[in-house]
Amino acid sequence: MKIISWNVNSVRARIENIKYYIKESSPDILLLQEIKTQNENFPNDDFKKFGYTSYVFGQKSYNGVAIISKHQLNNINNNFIKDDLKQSRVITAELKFKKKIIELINIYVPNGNPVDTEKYEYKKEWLKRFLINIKKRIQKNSNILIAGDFNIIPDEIDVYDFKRYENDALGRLEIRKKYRELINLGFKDVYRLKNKTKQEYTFWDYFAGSWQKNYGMRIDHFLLSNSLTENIKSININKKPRSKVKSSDHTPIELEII
DNA sequence: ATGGCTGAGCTACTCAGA
Repeated sequence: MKIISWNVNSVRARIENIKYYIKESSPDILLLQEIKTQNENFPNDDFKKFGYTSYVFGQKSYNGVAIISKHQLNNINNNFIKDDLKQSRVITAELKFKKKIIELINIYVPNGNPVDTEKYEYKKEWLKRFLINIKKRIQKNSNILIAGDFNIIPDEIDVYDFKRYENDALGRLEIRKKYRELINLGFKDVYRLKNKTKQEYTFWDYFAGSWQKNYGMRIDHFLLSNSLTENIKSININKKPRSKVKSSDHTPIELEII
C-alpha cells in the first residue's frame, strides 16, 4: 500500500503534473495540501478517471487539504481541531489495513511567519490544540498516521543553512520542541527512522534558483505511531516532480506499508 | 539575501507562501 503526501500549491494549477505523477507512481492514497480551492471547484473527475475517490476540505484561495483514495475509507472528518480562523487544514479518515484500523490525519500546519505577529501566535495555538487532540486520539486508537506539510524543520540537518532559520517560524526551537513533543506521544518520523544521517529536502523556494542550488528544507513528514512501525516497507522523497515545468515548490514524500 | 517567484482572485494589484 503506497501512501503519498504532497503539498501541491494549488490542485488546479498543478493538475497536469499530478496526473503525470499518478501515471508514473500509481499511489493508493494521495494526501494533498494547499489545494487552494473551494470544494465545488475541485477536479474530482480527473481523479475519478484513474479510479480514485476524492474527499475534499477546501476553502477559497488559500490552504485546503484533500484525501484521494483507491480504497474504501470511513469516517471522513474535517473537525479534528477547532480552528479560530476557520482555515481548512486537517482532514482525517479511517483505513482498514490488515486487521488494523489506521487513522489517517492529513495536515497543513500554519506557516507562522513573521514571528513577531499574530500569525506566529496562531501557529503555536494551532499546534497546541493539535497535540492535545492527538494525545486523546491515541488513547482510543493506537494506529495513527500523521502526514502533511508540518512547516517545521525538525533539526539542523533538515535545512541547507540552519542559521538562516533558527529564528524563523519553521526552525525556532520553540516550534521544533512541539514536533518532539508530538513524537514523544508515541510516533516515529519515518524518514529519519530509516535515514539516520541523510540530508534530503521536500521543499525548495521558487526564488533565486533554490532548486538548482539545492537550497531546500525537509518540512513534509510522515509520522507513524509506534504500533505501525512494523508495517513500514519504505519511505522515499521523490524529487522528480520538483524538477518538472510548472512544479509545486514541494515534492511528494512516499510511504509504502506492508 | 525578508527578496527574488508563483498562485488566487480578478482584470490592477494585494495577499500569502516558507
